[in-house]
Amino acid sequence: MTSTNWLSHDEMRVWRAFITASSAMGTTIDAALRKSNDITLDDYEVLVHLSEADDSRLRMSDLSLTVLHSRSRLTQRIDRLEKRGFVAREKCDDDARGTWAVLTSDGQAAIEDAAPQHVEHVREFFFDRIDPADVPTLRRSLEAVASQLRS
Amino acid sequence: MTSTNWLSHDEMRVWRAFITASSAMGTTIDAALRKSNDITLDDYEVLVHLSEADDSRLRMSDLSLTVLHSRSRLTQRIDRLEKRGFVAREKCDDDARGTWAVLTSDGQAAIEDAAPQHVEHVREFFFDRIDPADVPTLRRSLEAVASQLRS
DNA sequence: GGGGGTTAGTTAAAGTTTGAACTACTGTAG
DNA sequence: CTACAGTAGTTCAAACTTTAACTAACCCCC
Repeated sequence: MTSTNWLSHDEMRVWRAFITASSAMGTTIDAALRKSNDITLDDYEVLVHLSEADDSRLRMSDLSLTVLHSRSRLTQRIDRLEKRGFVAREKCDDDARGTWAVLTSDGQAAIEDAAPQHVEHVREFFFDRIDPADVPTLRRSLEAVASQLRS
Repeated sequence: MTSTNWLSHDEMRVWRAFITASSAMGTTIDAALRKSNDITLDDYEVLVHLSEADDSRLRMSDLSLTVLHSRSRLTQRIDRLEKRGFVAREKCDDDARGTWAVLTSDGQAAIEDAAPQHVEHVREFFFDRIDPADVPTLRRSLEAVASQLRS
């Protein structure tokens, strides 16, 4: 039973700002994207990762790791994207258990439509508030924090 | 119709790391807190803000602003915390529409139990990954991003 | 002092996420 | 070859969030 190593005042402020920023940024960017392109931020992330993948397709489980969705959450997100015609499912040849999530041309179009708006939102709510000189430091810290968690 | 000012490579990495870090940090810290103290991170935030308030109480609407919950989301969170005996509701004297959310002694105890564990989690998953020299920069950036959004 | 617009908080329904259970397949060890 | 542990993906119910509608009270201005 060792005594607690409490956060310093500065650490506390960082941590609180991080909590607030993540929650607020998520909802703000999401709302903006819904409004401009009728798509959620989670949808957008899924479509982006598909569009960057070889042959515009990823295995469900790989996709679930990259977007940090649980397997069932991803299943249901892909259900919705499939209904809208942005993604299609295809069986895997080499593993009969597997499913590819494949970006359709409508999905490709949707993401190309959304990208410019989305970038504007990200600039407006994120980069415009930050000193460009701080970007490298920020990158280092955030990547260090993010990378540990892919497990 | 101006052409898009796309993100630079570095900006893209920062933004992605931010998205990943916020989502992963939230779920990781939340899971750790559930496990160690059977409380969610959202519960914790509510209890902390109450414990720091004058007379351990806040109006529902003020609380909803500080924890960034919608009004109905807060109503239901307080319902759950009230069932567990951590919070009580009291009518306002000076505004018959209003309700105080008041921290009970059980709630106070719960947060005192949880705090040391929570701080350890925050150190383990956040501060231990970050260069202490970067903390001031991080604070500046995150606060700038967070502060805009209280609106 | 009685409308009309606003604010506080709750409720109910629809939508989303979680978590456990389930089916089907793979891969390996005996 | 076959048994068995592990992996891929889905399904279902319970928990949670969102959204819109609702009640009640405030404010204020004529």
